[in-house]
Amino acid sequence: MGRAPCCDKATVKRGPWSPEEDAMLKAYIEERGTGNNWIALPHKIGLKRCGKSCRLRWLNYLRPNIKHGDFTPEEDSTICKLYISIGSRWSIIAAQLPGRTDNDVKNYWNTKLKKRLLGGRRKDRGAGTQQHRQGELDGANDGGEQQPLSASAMERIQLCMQLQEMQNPLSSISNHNNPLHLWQPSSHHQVAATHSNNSNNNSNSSRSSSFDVTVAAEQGQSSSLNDQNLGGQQQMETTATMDGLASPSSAGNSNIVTIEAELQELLYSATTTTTDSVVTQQGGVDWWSYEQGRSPVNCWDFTPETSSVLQDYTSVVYDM
DNA sequence: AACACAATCAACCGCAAGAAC
DNA sequence: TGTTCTTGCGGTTGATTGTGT
Repeated sequence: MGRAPCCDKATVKRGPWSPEEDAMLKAYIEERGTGNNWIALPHKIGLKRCGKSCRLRWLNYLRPNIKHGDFTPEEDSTICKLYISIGSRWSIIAAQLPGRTDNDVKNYWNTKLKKRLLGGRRKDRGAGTQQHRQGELDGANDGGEQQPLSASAMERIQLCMQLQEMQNPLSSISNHNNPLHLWQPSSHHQVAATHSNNSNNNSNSSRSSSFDVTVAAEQGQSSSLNDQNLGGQQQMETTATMDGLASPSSAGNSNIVTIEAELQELLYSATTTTTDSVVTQQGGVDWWSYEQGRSPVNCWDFTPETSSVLQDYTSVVYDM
């Protein structure tokens, strides 16, 4: 027995929004607000649209202060930093970029940033069309005299992405998109994974760090994960579990463990050498330290290692 | 000029979480 | 306490636009 659809697809209009529809939605919300009920909103306005569609249209396009157009180098840098650290948590990443939406950031990463970063490094992967496409990217990237990412930087990004790709057939083990999720064994996540045994590969079970991007963007300020956004209990739980990382073997898959070990080595070795710096850390990068009173984003005292990744990244992207 | 292919991005989908009842 | 409803999220799709041949 499936879940009831949120609206009647036979009677609801789909596809691109017309200027008239945009105007109606915008005028109504600006005058009366959403009424905290997106489902009822289209009926009130007289739009033949699904409530979810209205919400998406408002958040991604009609909302005030939405920024369209090219991303700045600073924004690129922020996206890259956050992706390397927390993975595809687009709403969180977007919240750090006033005026940008998660959809925008996601599209931008998938269509541009990712290719800029990895385009020239994956010749041995795939076949057929994929290889053909990659070859074109390789050509684009290898042709110039651009400075490559340092091995460490590239490796980290690639491993993160590789790990993400491998998560797909293993959703029952880890269906969280955070590349580092495998050794992020909070009970919260374990429970979530259990609940999603029947979910498809795309599901994202963890909402432990969700927060109100809409409010943040509408306020025109950077948001953070704080006690309001992350329940106190969850926060303590996360902090506690991060004190003792689970054994990688708990993931139960040798392939995952192999990559995990590589990542562990990269991230948690006492001394990490890059082409740019030697980094000594106490226990490695504390990716998920949700300390009391500090948001995981705001507490982003980027390590020198991360900075080196970014320096590499920036030089590659903007020297092109 | 016509076609094929690639890139982009708005919109959709399905899921989980949490609120409401 | 269990069920239903709504919201928010990330992944994916597909129409449109751009580019190369």
